[in-house]
Amino acid sequence: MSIKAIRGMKDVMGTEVARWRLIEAVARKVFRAFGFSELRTPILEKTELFARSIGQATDIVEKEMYTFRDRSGDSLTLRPEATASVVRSYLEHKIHRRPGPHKFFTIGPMFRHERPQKGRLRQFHQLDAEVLGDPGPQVDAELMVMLTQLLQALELDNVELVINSLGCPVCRPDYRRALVGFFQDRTDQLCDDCRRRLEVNPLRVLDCKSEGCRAAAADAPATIDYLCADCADHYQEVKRLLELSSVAFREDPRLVRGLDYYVRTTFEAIAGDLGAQNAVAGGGRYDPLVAELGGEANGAIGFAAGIERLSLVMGAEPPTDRPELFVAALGDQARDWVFPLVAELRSAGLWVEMTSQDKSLKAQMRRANKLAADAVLILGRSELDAGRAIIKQMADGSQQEIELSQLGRAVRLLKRD
RNA sequence: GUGGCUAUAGCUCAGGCCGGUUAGAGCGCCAGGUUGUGGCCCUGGAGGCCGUGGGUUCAAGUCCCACUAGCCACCCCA
Repeated sequence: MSIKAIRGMKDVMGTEVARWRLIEAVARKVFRAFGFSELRTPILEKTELFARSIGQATDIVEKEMYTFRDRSGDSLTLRPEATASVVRSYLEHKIHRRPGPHKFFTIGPMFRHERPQKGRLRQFHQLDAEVLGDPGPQVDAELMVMLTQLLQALELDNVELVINSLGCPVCRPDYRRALVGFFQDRTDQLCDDCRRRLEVNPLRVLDCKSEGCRAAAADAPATIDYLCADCADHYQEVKRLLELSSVAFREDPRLVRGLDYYVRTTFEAIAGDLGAQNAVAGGGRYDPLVAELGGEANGAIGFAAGIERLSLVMGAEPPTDRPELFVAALGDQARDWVFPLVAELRSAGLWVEMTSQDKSLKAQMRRANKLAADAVLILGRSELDAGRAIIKQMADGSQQEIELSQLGRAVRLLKRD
């Protein structure tokens, strides 16, 4: 084997595909109930879109994007996340001119050039939901209710919804000043990275995992204590609605997000048994992004959930499928007799299996058993001569003889559903 | 990008420290044990460039180096 899949990119196959399909089916059902419509955007976008939206100083843009020049010299990037594309599409098609709010979901691959590990791949897949055109707190709550329902339907136990408010352009500068002031008195306790972060993005110091930084941050000022009146009201209302809907959540004043465009409500769903990459879903409000990309800032919020990570921790099991019928034909004559019948049954929607080689009946029975077929149709020399075939129920081993002329009708009854 | 561990049959893994005939097991696969009947059991069989490349040695799956990939952690995030 010389050519292999490239690093961090995996073939999804077998039972894993069944799990993905279940996740997607459940997600579509939940999204539908909340009025989200599907949007499929291209995987490639102009690099500028992500540079402007995600934030020039973020790790994603600085070192994780798959960026290259195409044949006409344009700088293109494989999307590292979905939000920017959804907003781009929303503005490009002037959807904001239509009555809103507008609710979209999209499902597909994202690309980030990171070092792979558990729950982290270079091509990974997300379920993404976005609401555009509504600045109010009710959507925030609705979105989290939706996420909660999704996680429940997939039977993720040991997940926790964590929420916070990051403030807005009005109050965040005050908070930022307070935070920098606080840490400046204890830079000796911070790790090297955090000393750098203090300059670039002081909020990130809060979720550093190193021991010293955690200790130093223990009494750090919290964003929620510095919220302006509008942000505080917004946050209170979100929490009130969550409580009204009995959605369990934990407030974490340290929850900050890695992308620059977030304001006010932010949230993450944390899975207990996922190791270091423990966020199965994350999102928040990003009102300023729409304006940044040239539209009117009239409210935007969304979240993304990682399909690979959901699959790792969900309790729900996909149903296993199996053939309704296995055809054991013995000899060329019998095979030719059933061949058109098999095609006809398949056209009626039954899953019918049949071996292509001339194998012993025993071998064919073993195969039927392996496939967990409901029934086996046995047809050989003596059945053809007698004008009757045998149908054996695999569950209890019972057999019955059926007139060849009645076979099609009899076998059709095997169809499930 | 950094560090640690790992790479042997389709799968899960022994063998490695202490180099030496034909590299093993379980599961899976194929066949037989019924003349035309699955699961359990028994017997037999197929299947390995021991990740790739280089080095040490009379001799390398085993020791050394590099590379690649995987896992775990850092980082980052879904």
